[in-house]
Amino acid sequence: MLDPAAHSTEVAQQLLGATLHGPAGAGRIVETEAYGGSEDPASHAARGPTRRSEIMFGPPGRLYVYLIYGMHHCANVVTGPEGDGQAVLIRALEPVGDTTAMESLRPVRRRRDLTNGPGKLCAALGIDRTHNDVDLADPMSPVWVEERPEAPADEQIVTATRIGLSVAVDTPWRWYLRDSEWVSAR
DNA sequence: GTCAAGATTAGT
DNA sequence: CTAATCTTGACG
Repeated sequence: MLDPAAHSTEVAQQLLGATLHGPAGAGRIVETEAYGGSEDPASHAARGPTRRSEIMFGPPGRLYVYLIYGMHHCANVVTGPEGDGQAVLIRALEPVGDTTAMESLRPVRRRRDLTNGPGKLCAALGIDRTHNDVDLADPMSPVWVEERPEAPADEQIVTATRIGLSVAVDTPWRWYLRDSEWVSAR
């Protein structure tokens, strides 16, 4: 069962198979990355709370959204004990249900480009910084996480290094579902 | 105040 | 491989 108060490395794996709901649609989580607090140099929380990262230091189970490269939003689940600064980045989704709204919000050539990346999935689901700090456990929230009906088999879960970093490049804190067509990178 | 870098993406 | 685009956080 999903326990946001657990360490981000555990929650990252618990989130695989869960469904992320946003204003414009929903998708099954197929790829995640864990970020730690002060012990993780790649984390926004590495140097203590700042105006951007303060949400990471708040209660677990809330949404942390940030803008990267001036144009893409990334969605994270705050995890761990309050004050620690951990979070899990949602990197890829398999679309669930009607994708009409998602596709009109973010037109793509290939269908797989709709949600196979952290910036892409936010654009498709309509998630941005206005959703910062929402309670992900509440189905009434504009953005929330529906717990998975059952855990994926162990052999379906692949452990890998995180993407796009310039530090801590060897830390194997990325997880994805082996058979998913929607994973952002192998 | 100034400035380099960034948990990305689409296009050449 | 590179441009796009702008916020953040470090430094002074």
